[in-house]
Amino acid sequence: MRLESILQTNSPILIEKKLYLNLLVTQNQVSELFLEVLKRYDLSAEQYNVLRILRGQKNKPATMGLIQERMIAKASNTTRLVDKLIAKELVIRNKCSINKRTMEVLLTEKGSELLTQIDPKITEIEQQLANRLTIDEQEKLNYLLEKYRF
Amino acid sequence: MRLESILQTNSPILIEKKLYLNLLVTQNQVSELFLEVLKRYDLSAEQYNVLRILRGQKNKPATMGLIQERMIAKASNTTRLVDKLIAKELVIRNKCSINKRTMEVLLTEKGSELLTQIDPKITEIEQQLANRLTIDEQEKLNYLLEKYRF
DNA sequence: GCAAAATTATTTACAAGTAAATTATAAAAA
DNA sequence: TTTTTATAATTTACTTGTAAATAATTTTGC
Repeated sequence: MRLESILQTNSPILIEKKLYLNLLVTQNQVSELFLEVLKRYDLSAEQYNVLRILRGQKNKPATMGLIQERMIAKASNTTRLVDKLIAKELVIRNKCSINKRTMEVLLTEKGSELLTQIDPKITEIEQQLANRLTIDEQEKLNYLLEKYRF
Repeated sequence: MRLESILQTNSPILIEKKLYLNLLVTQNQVSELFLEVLKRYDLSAEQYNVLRILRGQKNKPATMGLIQERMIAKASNTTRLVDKLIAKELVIRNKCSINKRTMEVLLTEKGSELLTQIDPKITEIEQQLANRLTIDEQEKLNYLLEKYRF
């Protein structure tokens, strides 16, 4: 849908304003597709994000600080987030014996299996979305997004 | 910053995945710039959004439903949102006499003046961002975003 | 006209974002 | 060594997003 119809306005929108609004609208709309999948597994986007960060660690424990730092969106209340993942037995958390200020957070087998289950569904959506563009357009969009945010 | 450095990974990311991640990262990063401005006026992004919707109504009252429908991001708790704007005397809300189920929400003079104050600062950021791209690129990015979200 | 269904908004409950205060531990300075 | 400072995580308080339940009012079908 064009931006003007979404915002339901007749007045034309300046191209500079349109850029940001389009970014916002697109991100929101596309995120919903992913959330639909995650909801079926009772995960929030951020919980899923944390699980993927832990998988990226390949059995190396992650501290709370590392998790916070790697979260894409603004850092949430990481302790609370991890608490919920522990309650679901998807991760474990232990005090680090070398530096007792830090924690060691690790993906459990159950967490790893859950990710394996979700992966293909996420990939499918990513591909469906990407397929709306040609390869050239995909590369151009990535380039322009990076340039736009600087 | 390139995506790989932001996510702090060495493994290359598939272009389809990159599209969505870039969208997410860019939207988050750029939103912060706007939030910085709004915070100075003690407004959240959604509160600002509601005020702009009301301004777009040009003194025609808006129902709660209309506000909800026009909000860019997913609809928040509109009643609570409007309550807060009323507390700040930026809008008023009255029961509609024709259809008593609906409400008539209107921007106050104070609300209108606040928007007038904020406008140039928002426009400035929009322009700074847009200026990172050529006109052609701006149009292309708008086009690609619309095409990507379908 | 009246009961049932639909619409509009509010309320409630919980999840998550955000920032500041607090606690525990480690590192640095005196 | 002792004190001070810095770091890591947690806790707390508040705001906002989200969905479901509830209440008020209007519309529809009989």
